[in-house]
Amino acid sequence: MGENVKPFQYDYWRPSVAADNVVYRFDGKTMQVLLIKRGNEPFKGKWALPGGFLEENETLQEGALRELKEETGIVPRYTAELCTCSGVDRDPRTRVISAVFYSFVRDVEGVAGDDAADICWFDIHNLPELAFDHAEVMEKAIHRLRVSMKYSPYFFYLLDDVFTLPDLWRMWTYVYKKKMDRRNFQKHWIAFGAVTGVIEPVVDSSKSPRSPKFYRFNEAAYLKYIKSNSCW
Amino acid sequence: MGENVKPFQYDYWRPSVAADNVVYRFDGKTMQVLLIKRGNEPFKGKWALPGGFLEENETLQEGALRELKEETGIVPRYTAELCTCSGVDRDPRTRVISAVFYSFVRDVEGVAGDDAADICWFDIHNLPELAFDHAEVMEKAIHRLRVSMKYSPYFFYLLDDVFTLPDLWRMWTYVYKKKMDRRNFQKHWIAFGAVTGVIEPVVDSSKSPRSPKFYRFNEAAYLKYIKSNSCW
DNA sequence: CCAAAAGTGTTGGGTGTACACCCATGC
DNA sequence: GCATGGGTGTACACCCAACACTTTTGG
Repeated sequence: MGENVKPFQYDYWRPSVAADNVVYRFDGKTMQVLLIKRGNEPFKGKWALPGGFLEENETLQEGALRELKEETGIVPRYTAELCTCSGVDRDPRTRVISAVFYSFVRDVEGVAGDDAADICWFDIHNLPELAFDHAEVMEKAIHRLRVSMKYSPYFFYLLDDVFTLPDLWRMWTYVYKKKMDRRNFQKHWIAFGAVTGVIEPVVDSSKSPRSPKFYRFNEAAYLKYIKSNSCW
Repeated sequence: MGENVKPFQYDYWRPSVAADNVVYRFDGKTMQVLLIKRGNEPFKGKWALPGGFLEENETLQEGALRELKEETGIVPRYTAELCTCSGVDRDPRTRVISAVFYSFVRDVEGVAGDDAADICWFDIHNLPELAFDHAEVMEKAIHRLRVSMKYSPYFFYLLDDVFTLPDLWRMWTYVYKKKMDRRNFQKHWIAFGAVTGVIEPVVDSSKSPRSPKFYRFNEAAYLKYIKSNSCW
């Protein structure tokens, strides 16, 4: 035990540090989160949030996104901090601290790689049993998603650049599990778009008089808007 | 170098992990944050957020509060996560990841202890030069304070159990650096109190017809309220 | 005695909410 | 043809913002 000297030696105790990802995708109808089937112990075969151990030359967010790319090939459009996990028994191997980030993507599937045996997009309202304390994390993540959508327009990163207000409406009603009034919803976002320029009507695009109108996400106006109003 | 074997050995690289605190206090007129003067290198003699390295048997929040108590003797009334710091060069000694928490106290001074050479409460709008990346953290912390006050009534933990609406008003105008209309402000919080029961008028307490009325913070009603409305 | 601070009403505008109705599409 | 989904109008209620005046307190 004392003989084989290990390569990393320190004067004081240090925990392992990991970074995990909650990646959201909206397929036009349901909101989904990306999970990987673990290829290694512990929890081999169980579903878990993609992530892994921090490396020496990267920040936590960089580490989270590197692991995400290695395990699934996915590079998100928007990423922010969610929380940390530091329960003393959360990993059976050794003490692991984890920083969790949440991200938005669109139009991606991903491919299982690295120590992910498989990957799958799960409906946020119908998740499988999860490894580690990830069930707890997902509760926080969905709560944060709801708060975040309410107070900051980051969720436009979940939609195509050109989308319809019914698309947006379906996303909201799905996340909040509550049908809000379509008319009021549209009034709200049309007014929001008119004031901020974050969403602009696409000039024509009209096929028939009653088909949904298209709007375009204006990222420049968005960045300007969140500069003075951002929550996260 | 290879001879003196260090006590903690690992197969993979690990960073140091620390936990820091942003502690807010409201003295009835100004909002303040607690800083310590560092007694040791690095940044010896510079002001910094209280905090220190994580120990083996505690969560990040427990570690932050333990360090806070050791360095200042203070035990907060409310604590929540703020952010993580993981820049690769943020500590000149070695790679250090830090989790930052923010807390509310009232009616405390604190006493310098452990490796704090001195402690002092600084006006949030007039901070000294800070060690590490703590200036950046304080920017996030003040932004979070503003958002948090707007959306969640945690800030009652900054006030005495019995307080007046002018007290509350001074706190808000100070934090937002903006004099809001007193009448509207009072109406808002009286209505809030009537609906939620989080603040209740103290029955009499009237000395003269025009002296400020007292209100009491009802923690039970508060806990019930945030259960369905909390942001953080 | 005067300045600063605290109590009190009212009104107009904007935003959210709750409806009802029409039209187009697709099974 | 009927159900579903999308566009539009209106009326009401509530919240918020913008105001002025008086009284009390304290230096």
